[in-house]
Amino acid sequence: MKTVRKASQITREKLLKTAIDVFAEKGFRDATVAEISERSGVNIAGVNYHFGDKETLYREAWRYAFSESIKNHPPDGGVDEKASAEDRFKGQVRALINRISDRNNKEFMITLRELTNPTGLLNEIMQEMMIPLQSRMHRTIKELVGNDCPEEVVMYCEISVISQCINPMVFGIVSYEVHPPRIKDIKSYTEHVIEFSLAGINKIRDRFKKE
Amino acid sequence: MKTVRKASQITREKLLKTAIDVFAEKGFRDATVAEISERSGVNIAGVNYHFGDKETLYREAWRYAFSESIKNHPPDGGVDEKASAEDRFKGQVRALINRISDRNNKEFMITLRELTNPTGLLNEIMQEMMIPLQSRMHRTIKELVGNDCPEEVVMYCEISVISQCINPMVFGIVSYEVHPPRIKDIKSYTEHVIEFSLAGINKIRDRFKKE
Amino acid sequence: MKTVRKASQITREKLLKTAIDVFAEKGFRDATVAEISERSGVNIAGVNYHFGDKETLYREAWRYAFSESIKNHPPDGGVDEKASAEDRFKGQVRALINRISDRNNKEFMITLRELTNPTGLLNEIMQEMMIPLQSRMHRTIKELVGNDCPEEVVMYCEISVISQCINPMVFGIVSYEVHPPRIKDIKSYTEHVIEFSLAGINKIRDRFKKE
Amino acid sequence: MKTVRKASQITREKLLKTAIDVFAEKGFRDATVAEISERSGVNIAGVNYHFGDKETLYREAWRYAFSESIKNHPPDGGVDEKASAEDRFKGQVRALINRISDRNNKEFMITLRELTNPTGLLNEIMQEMMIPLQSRMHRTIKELVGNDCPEEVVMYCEISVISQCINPMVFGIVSYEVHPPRIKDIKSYTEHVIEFSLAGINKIRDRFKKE
DNA sequence: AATGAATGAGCCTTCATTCAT
DNA sequence: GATGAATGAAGGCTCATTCAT
Repeated sequence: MKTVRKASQITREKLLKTAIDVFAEKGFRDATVAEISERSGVNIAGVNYHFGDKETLYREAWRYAFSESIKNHPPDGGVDEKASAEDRFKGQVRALINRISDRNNKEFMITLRELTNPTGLLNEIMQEMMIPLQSRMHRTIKELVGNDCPEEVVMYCEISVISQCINPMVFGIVSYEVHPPRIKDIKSYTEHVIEFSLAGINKIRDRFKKE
Repeated sequence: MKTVRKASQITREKLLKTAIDVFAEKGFRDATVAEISERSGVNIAGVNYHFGDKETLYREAWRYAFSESIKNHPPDGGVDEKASAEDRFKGQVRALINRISDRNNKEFMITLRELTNPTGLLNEIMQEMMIPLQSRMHRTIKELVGNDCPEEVVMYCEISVISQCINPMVFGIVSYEVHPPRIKDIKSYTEHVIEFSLAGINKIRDRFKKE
Repeated sequence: MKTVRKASQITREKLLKTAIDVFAEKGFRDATVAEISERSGVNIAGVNYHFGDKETLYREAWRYAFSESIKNHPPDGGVDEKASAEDRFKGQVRALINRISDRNNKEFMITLRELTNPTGLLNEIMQEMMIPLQSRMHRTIKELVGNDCPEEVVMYCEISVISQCINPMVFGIVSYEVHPPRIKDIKSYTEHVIEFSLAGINKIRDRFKKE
Repeated sequence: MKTVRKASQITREKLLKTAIDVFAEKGFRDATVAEISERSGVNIAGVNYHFGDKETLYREAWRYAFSESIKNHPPDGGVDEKASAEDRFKGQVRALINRISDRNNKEFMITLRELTNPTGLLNEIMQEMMIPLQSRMHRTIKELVGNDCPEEVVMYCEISVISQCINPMVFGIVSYEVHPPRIKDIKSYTEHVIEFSLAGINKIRDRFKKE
């Protein structure tokens, strides 16, 4: 069953894995082909040989990192599809925070750098890969907030939740020195987000029920 | 009353303003002194003459942009210090979101780039300038959530609120193409954040009162 | 027996040899990488590729030039170690003057520039390479001047001799236009130095014997 | 009698004195107009205003330094013209070594740098100023060595003597780290040079008398 | 298939000089 | 007479890419 790996495949993978590390550490521009070549032990010409150019290597690296990241943290958080909306919500929040706060998850750092220092190179891939994740969360929140709630407000809730999941990592991982509020215990923060968000969601559901 | 501006002051300011734009558009590394020089109409050696080097120009540009940003959006949102905690909270949230979503606020874009692609050059200035903002919000939330709430949880609430204010702009401004959930009406989103957050805060205050 | 030279070796050597010429002609600061690159026919980035930077190229150039110089003029002047002190002295003086006055010896010009316009870059290498030469001369003079002569005076004699060997070249080679007294026949000057110095040395040896 | 000094004269002199220091410390190329301007407290445009360009400033600085140097150390060493040749010789050697080893004598450092890293800018002035010094020594040595000695050999002796006076300072002042033999007591070295040289001179005089 | 060597374009910086006042 | 401001030319270095084997 297992595919036979040619030497060239191995070299390619070495490059890819090193590229993920370097891009995560330094971003696209500050990462140099020379460093990726050195740290991977692959000749510098290998990058262009295997990937054509630095930009393609970047795209492939992100794609690879993203797959690994999702593989390690299934987005449903292990909660069955048939479980209650609230339980599924909890599962997804936990999965998202865990995935993002996982220090081995280089994908998030690259994504973050890309979002704030966009090269534009990942636009398409990111859209393609992230939409499924997002719509899953969207559906769940829609259930929680009720059908009377207008689509725009559902979206606002979605943003509120995702923001809480993501933002702390921006400051927590990347430059915790600057922004003091730092999370020490990721688990308790996760439960806080769930409690805080469910309260917010319920408040909004109630408003639209009354009306 | 208007201060007399020497020629050098004018050139300096031209450089500074152009630098803000270019750094905001491209980040420190991708911005080139040559482009700043060209777009400002100042000779390339002028950067060195007025600021010494690119790094100093970067720091000065951020400092300038930040001051302007705060000047245009006072952090209390125009709410009196003696107003109720809830009203002050609303004022601060509105001020923060307005400040950050202001398309003229290049400071936020530079800050964002700096947070995820740190050059380290702004660490000290940012810390110095941002701590006051943050502690103001912290104090207000502490009031709202009550004294029985442990410090760590206050911080979680603070993170929840700030995340909702900041994060959407990261996706909304910088790379709105990538991430679909986009805010069209910033005012209604602001009110949503206030409602959502106050619900969350109240829930938590109640939990600690009961206990 | 001849070693096979790779293409890279040839380029490296071209750079090195041109660098020696240019550094000798202009000194470290006034020499430009661009000129070395042009005159050697190697791309300007080649300097960085092969040597890392201008400073390293400078060090390597000096080391290379020094080796060549010593290879062409063995410091003992071809006199056997077991010969009389006087004969060894003569051999060393002849070797030193010949080596220094050799118009192909670019090393001396670089050394001279370095001594008076120190970059500090050669300190270690020069010390390492020159100490053996110097102690050989020191030992010989010590023999000639006798054991009763205090160490300090031996050193003075050493300085007297070396000065006569070196100094004329400073004026003779580098800027002979300025200082009229110019040596036309290096051989007869060499014999003069030997006669003059041996007379001085003998005088001093006699003084310490008498006492 | 005293000339009235205009403000411009004072500025000029400040520049000149600072220039001497800076050129002595760094040589023509490494010295920057900016540094001379800063250290002298004179506006950077003043250099070009008063001297036209850096090269002229360099020439003027050397000329000034040389005059001061000669003023402080009369070349005859205070020995009367009618004294014996030997005494006059001693006076001149002492004067030369004292002048050169005087740490305030910036002129020698500039001269040295110029000799080894020639800009060519001082050629004419140096020749003009130094010839008198040199012919004085030449005449004295000629007397000592006798009329039977051919002119070429007189010149060799002159070189031998001057070398001993000058060379130690090259190594002693500029980069004593590299070349170990260092003179601690300048007076005893001076007497050594006299003894050593007179012995050499006498030896040569005798040879030509015999013949 | 893979690599060591080489390259050209571009960047930041320095500095003597000049301009306008 | 003097100066603060500005400039253009040049230098060292970096780096993604390509060449030749």
